[in-house]
Amino acid sequence: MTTSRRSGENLPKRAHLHKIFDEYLSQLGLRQTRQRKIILDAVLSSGRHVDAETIFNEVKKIDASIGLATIYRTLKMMTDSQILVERHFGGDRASFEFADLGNEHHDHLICNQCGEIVEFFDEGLERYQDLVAKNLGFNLKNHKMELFADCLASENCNRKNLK
Amino acid sequence: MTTSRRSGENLPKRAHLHKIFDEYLSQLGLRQTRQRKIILDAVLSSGRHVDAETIFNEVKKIDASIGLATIYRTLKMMTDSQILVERHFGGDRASFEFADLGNEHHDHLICNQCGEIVEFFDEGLERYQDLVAKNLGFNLKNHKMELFADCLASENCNRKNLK
DNA sequence: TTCGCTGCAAAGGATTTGCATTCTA
DNA sequence: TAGAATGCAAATCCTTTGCAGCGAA
Repeated sequence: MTTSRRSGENLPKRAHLHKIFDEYLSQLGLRQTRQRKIILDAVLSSGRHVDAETIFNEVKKIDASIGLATIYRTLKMMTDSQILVERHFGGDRASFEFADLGNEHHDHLICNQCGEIVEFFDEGLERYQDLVAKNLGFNLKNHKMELFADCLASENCNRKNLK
Repeated sequence: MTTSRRSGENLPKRAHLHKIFDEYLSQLGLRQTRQRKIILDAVLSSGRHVDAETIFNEVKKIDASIGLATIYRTLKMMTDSQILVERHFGGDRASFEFADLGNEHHDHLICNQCGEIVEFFDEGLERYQDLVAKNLGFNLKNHKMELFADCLASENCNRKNLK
């Protein structure tokens, strides 16, 4: 059985993530600042997969004085605090997404037409990967898998979001 | 059934690749040069997964006057000519490997201990991925999969190559 | 004698870091 | 008030490009 989630669906609760991040900060004797709140809000309202530039642009609307360096520093901090995970889909630009808080790991399917990213999890596939690694003489620890595909029916594809 | 190949095994024949590359060059009216020969030789003797820096160091032993820019230009050219494929394992540095000349696609398993890269192909796994994509409403075109694992028995791991 | 090639240095793009200043706790 | 955080600019890292001279065909 395959479970999936498309971009923007099922976002973790705003308050919950603010709480986790705040707790992380105080545990380490770090400070809650205006820019950290703004950046987290920007991440929260920017969909599941964002990069530093996107957040920067979003943040500038609220406070134009915030610098790109702070975005990077804060994104890294959020990654350390486990609320975000860093990905490298393209090769150059890093992409961030919410960690699966207490939830399952997932993989990604990227639509060749519109670039939509569908997150999915398939237990059988996971087991199969485990088996293959064992056959090769290894003990699988984790993996990265991205499927690149065309949609079968146009409703599945949000190419309409493109211009 | 899983087939696999470890770094350095089963290298394509030197003469064969030189021929393919030379033909590619003349087809496009490009020139065979001393540095292109040297760089291809360096790639050929550097194992299956190499980066620009590695090739640069190898090449310098033969001709210290060759510049890094030429390495990049030539590597790109070899990628265009289909004898190499560019990969992005880490995220920053690009890695190149020989294309599967008329052969099958493969995935990678990377050893957490020594960084060894094992190439493998498993038809069942491929079919399973296809199925998962279909379930999500997509037609799988290609994919990227990397397994990160620990070796089960020390003989499988070439950590002895590390210092 | 052409152009394609090359080395070098400068340019790029993403991300990080040094530093003086500002601000949270 | 101490020390963390910020903004800015400079610095990195990998890779690409511009350019004037070099060299295959």
